[in-house]
Amino acid sequence: MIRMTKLADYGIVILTHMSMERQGSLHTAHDLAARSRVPVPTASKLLKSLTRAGLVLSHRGRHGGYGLARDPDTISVAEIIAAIEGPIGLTECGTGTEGACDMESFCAAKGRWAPINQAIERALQDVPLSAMRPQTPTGQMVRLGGIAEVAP
Amino acid sequence: MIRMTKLADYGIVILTHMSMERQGSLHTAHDLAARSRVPVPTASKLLKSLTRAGLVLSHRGRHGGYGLARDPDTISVAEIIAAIEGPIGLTECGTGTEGACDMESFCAAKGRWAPINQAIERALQDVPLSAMRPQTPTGQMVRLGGIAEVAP
DNA sequence: CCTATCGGGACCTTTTCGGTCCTGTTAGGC
DNA sequence: GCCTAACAGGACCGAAAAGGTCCCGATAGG
Repeated sequence: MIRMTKLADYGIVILTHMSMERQGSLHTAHDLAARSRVPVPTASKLLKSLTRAGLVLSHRGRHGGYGLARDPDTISVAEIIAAIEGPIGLTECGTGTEGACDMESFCAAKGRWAPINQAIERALQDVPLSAMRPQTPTGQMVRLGGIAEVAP
Repeated sequence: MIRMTKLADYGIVILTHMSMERQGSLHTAHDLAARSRVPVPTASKLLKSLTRAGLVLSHRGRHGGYGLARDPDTISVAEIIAAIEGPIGLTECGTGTEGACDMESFCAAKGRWAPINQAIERALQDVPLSAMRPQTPTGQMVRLGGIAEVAP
């Protein structure tokens, strides 16, 4: 199957939780890990990657934590995945890395992947983080016991 | 990065080579492996998977081999990947397998992946095998020394 | 019958994923 | 001004999967 790693998946879940709070509010790695049901060190590692990519802002020291750097509407799933896994693309071909494939000079499919990769990236860019929030059929968001849930 | 496995990549290269021959012609696993620069056992394994999926037909015995089951225009990249890697989807969620994810009841992104997965699958379904053949800018195909090459 | 070919596994090696831990560094609060 | 709660940045490790090899059986031309 075409898969992203669990790390990217977790990252999206964590950011989704962050997007459900007032923008600018801070959350500790521990807090976000608990809410997302992800081991704390793993969540911490993810948040570091996301910070380096500029998707979240970090504050150190007491009462520090992480907060979204931008409005959830302006953060795309493509960006999140790229921040955690690197450039998006089904193959090495066409992601910009030259010489990544040693079959390059004989490959029958050479150069044909770029449009496909672009189509997939476009599909992911079109999905903002805000669209990942659980919603009721009428578009209303609900929260139960601190954990985001789809309304029954 | 979002990646398909090398196996799927090789499979597409092999089928691309097959698609450049007269339809109905047979090629041994050994022959296809040599042309695609893939180890013979690996090519053989791939061809078995593709046969099981009905994308290629096999003939045993002397002068046996593999041939495309359908016109290259009617075989999509999505089908090829699915034949080798299984169902297409960025996450387990939404590929039909219930209970695959043990975070299901707490997942903030629950149910939001299906449209994304579908968008990607659609993008891959829209690319027929015939589109993977190397072509000149005018759409003409060239072959050099038995290996498909893009015209200089 | 003999041999080239596919069919279906078992099996091994390498990579990388997923996760842990440790040692700084920063900054608020007492 | 120290103390401590938080992030920063690695090193490291086990498990799982990918990638590849090999073997033996079945089939079908010659």
